[in-house]
Amino acid sequence: MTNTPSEKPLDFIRQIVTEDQESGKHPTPITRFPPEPNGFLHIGHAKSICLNFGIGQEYQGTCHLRFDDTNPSKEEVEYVESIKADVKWLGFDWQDHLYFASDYFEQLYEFAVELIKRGKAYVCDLTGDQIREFRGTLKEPGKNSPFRERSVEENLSLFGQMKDGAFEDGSRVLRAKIDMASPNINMRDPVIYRILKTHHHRTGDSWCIYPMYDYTHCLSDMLEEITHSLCTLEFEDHRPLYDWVLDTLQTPCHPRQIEFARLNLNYTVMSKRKLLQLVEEGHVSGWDDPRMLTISGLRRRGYTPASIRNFCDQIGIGKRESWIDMGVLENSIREDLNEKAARVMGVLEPLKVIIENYPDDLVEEIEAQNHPQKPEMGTRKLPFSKELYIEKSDFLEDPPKKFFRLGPGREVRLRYGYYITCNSYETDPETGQVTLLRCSYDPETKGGTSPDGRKVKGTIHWVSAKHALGCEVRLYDRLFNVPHPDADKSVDFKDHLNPDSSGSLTDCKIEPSLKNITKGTSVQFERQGYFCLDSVDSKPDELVFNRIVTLRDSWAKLKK
RNA sequence: UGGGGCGUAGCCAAGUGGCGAAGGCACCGGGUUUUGAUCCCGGCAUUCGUAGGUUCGAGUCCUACCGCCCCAGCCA
Repeated sequence: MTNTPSEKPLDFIRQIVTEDQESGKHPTPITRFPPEPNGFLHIGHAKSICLNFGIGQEYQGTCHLRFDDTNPSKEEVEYVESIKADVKWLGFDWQDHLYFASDYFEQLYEFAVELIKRGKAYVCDLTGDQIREFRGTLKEPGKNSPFRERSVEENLSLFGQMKDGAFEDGSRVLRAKIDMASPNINMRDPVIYRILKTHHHRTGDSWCIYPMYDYTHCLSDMLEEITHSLCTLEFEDHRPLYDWVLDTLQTPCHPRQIEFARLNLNYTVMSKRKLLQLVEEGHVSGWDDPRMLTISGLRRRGYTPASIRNFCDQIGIGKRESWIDMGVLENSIREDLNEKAARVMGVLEPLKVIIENYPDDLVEEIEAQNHPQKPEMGTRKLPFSKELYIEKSDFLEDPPKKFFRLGPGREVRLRYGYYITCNSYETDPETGQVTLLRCSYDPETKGGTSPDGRKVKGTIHWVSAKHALGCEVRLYDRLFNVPHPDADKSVDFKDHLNPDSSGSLTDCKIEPSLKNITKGTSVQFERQGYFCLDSVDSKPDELVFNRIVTLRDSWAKLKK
């Protein structure tokens, strides 16, 4: 890796990886992304995926995808598939390095036998409650289990019987024999195997004892010859145990665990448990609800893999618990789509305009650029006729001076079209809503420029009424209305759900060129924002768009 | 004195004792513009949780204090 001063500085993990590569300790680093298949991946996982797979790529190493599937009571194949799909979609490739901790069950069992033989593990008959009592508290040491001094032979026999299904769930466990007085609670003879007569999604019913995380993870890393085992801060206290297992077993290699801070985003919740709750209780339509910050939700909303990768790149890796502003995520998709998305005309809340002096049956074709800054993206034709739709918000009966759009007597440019002037308007007598604008156009201004060089301040978007396609547009807002929905443990985070996080406009009018747009395609509705054709609910003749994010709007700010 | 971490701008985040405390987001000005978008230019920490100390020199080293986070699952 080269790193000139102008480049982004390396985060502390990459500094370590760089040193290890340069010193020859680990010429080709191997990392791993180790999800438990008990839920969908979210933006927080993306941070870890980008870190682990990113290092694999940058250092010509590899990154494994390993499912940490040691708790069959919570895990399902469906999750395995969705996780694989999400990692791929994000743009990463584990090649042939797809692993499951459950593939190591046999070896893990042998290692446990080895531990027993070395006098470093024992079968404990204490109940769960007793184990907790004996563990002591944060400030007081624990007490030794009465079963701690069982003989190797007895332990071997008992553990074998555990494996063979001789005992009931919860009746016995295998514990590492470390130190019940350790100030680190993880070292107070942690349970490493428990009896769980549960069907496993991969191993079926061949096992009724399952290894615990702390015991499994380090050994899995070791078996795969992982060089740098990256995890989040809450595992910092577990590192002594990680190291103890490998040291005690005198394994041929010993990966280095390094901890970094997990991602926190404001106005949302990140824990799988809470996301699951939102899904199960119907607060959202599913894991892929476009408001969810799951990978599948973001994908459906219209976020691109590149935008998520750039986001993860921007926020950095460190050990401080930090809260990233939602605006940073939004900015990442604006940035990406500004480059890639074609510009089109879409009217969200239509207001009919009649061009009084335009020939009744004339239809002109007007050429429009697909991207003003990228001529290589080509042009398209827009039909123009006597009756148009413009945005309701682009007309004010009594506009302030700084309002550059339509008002009685005001002239405005229709993007790529003509200058029009508002002559009169009609309102609904009951609601007072403006229902129709009568305008005249200047035939000399076709394309949007006037021969006399006169300036118009505003340019607005429009569609031809009889050519426009109808569609539905779904508008989304942040799911919660406070920055830290789960900060106060005494309040249910769901009390902070934003009741207006989702809305729908069903009478939108879009230009006819969108007729054959395919699902998942994103476009910019000029002056509005970026929109993605919904991959689930959209049908060829009932188009449904998701608003990904609005454009920046300095006028909206000015209004305040 | 249970243990383990972390404190640099509104939000992230570089900085690894030597002359100006990167960069991004946000924000505020100005310019270009047929999207009030994009783009461009400029502004934005006499100070690094606080107080002492070491040093010719400290955000970087030492000491004390303050604040925040994590740990008592047969979850990961």
